[in-house]
Amino acid sequence: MRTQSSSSAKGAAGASPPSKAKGKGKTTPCCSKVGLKRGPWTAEEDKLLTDYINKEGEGRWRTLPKLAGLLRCGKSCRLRWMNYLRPTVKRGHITPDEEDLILRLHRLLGNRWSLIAGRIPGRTDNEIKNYWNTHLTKKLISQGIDPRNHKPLLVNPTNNPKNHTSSSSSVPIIKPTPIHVGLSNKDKTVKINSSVNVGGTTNHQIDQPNSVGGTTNQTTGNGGADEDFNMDGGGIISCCIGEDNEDNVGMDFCPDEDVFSTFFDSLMNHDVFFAASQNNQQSNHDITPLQPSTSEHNNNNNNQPLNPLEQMNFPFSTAGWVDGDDGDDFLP
DNA sequence: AACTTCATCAACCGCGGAGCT
DNA sequence: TAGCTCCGCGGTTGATGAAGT
Repeated sequence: MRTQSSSSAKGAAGASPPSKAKGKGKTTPCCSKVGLKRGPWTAEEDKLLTDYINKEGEGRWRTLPKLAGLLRCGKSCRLRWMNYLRPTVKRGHITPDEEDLILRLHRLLGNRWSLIAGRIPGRTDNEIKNYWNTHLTKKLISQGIDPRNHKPLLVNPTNNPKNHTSSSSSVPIIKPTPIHVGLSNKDKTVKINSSVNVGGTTNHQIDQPNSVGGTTNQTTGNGGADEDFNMDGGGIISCCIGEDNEDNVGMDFCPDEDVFSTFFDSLMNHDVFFAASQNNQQSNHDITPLQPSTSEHNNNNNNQPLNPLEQMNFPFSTAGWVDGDDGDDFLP
C-alpha cells in the first residue's frame, strides 16, 4: 500500500534527530533511528520476521529487528506480526455475527479496540477499528444512531459521515466508558471508578471518574485482551446481579470472579440478555428503560435489551456513567 | 479514455502504563 | 522516588483501487 516515497514524506521523523515524546520527555529511539526501512513490508521481510518469531517467539520487539536481520523498528515488526503475520489472524470479510458482536462490544467498551478484538477470535484491533470507521459508523449514522455513544443522533442537517470525526462533528465529543482498563501483557488492570450496587434495590453511588474508585488488579497468563478480572474492589462491587439463578444470568460479583468475561460472553447470547433484563425489571424499578438495539440483527425487535451492564443497572455505557434520567449521568 | 471522488486498510505516530534500575 | 526503557493502544494518515462523472 504505502510506498517508500509516501513514507518518507510522512515519516520525516525517521530521518530527523531523535524525537522526544511529548509530555514525558521520553525518547523513542526505535522509531527515530536513521536508516530504518518504512512503508509496506516485502515478502522477504515477512519471511524473516515470521521465521524469527517461529524460532524465538514473540516479544523483545526492540531487539528483534536486529536479531532477525530486519531494518525495521520494533514497533513496526510488532505491528506487522500482530496484524498480519500471526497464524491466528483471520483474513476475509467480517461476518454478520462478528459485526453484531462488534457493535455490542463497542457499545459496552467504546473504542477499546484491543479489548473488542480479544473477544473476536482471529480479528485484530486494527482490523476492527478500520471496519468500525469505514463501515459501522456510516451504518449507525444511517440508522440515526450516534456511533460514539449508540444513542439517537441529534437532529442536525450537518450530521453526515463526513462530519463524524472527532474534530468536526457537531455532536459533543464523548470519551467512552469510565471502565479504565490499562493493559499490558504482564498485568491487566481494571479500575472501576464507582461504587456499584448492581441489580439490588438500592441506588448505586456514582463517583466521577478520576475521583475515587476501586482498583483491581490481576495478572493473566495470556497476552491477548481476553482478560480475567479480579474484582477485588474492597467492597466496590457490593452485591450481585439479578437473582441467584443457576443459569448464569444471575452473576455474583465476587472476588476472583471473571466478571467481565462473563459479561462479554453473555453478549453472545441474546436469550441470556433478555432473561437478565426481564429478571431485573421485575426486581428493580430504577432500571433504565429499554432502548432499541443498534444491531442490524435486532432491528426487528426494538425491545431487544441493551448490554447486560445497562440492563442490570450497571451505571456505565460507552458514553459514560449512565444511571437514568436523574441528571447526574456522567458524560465527560 | 481521462479525470475526479470515494472507500479501504496497512502502516505510522504519539502517548501512557508498567517494569526495572 | 525518579528516571529510563519497553510495550501496547488508539488515532490518524495516505497509497491504492473502485466507482462515478
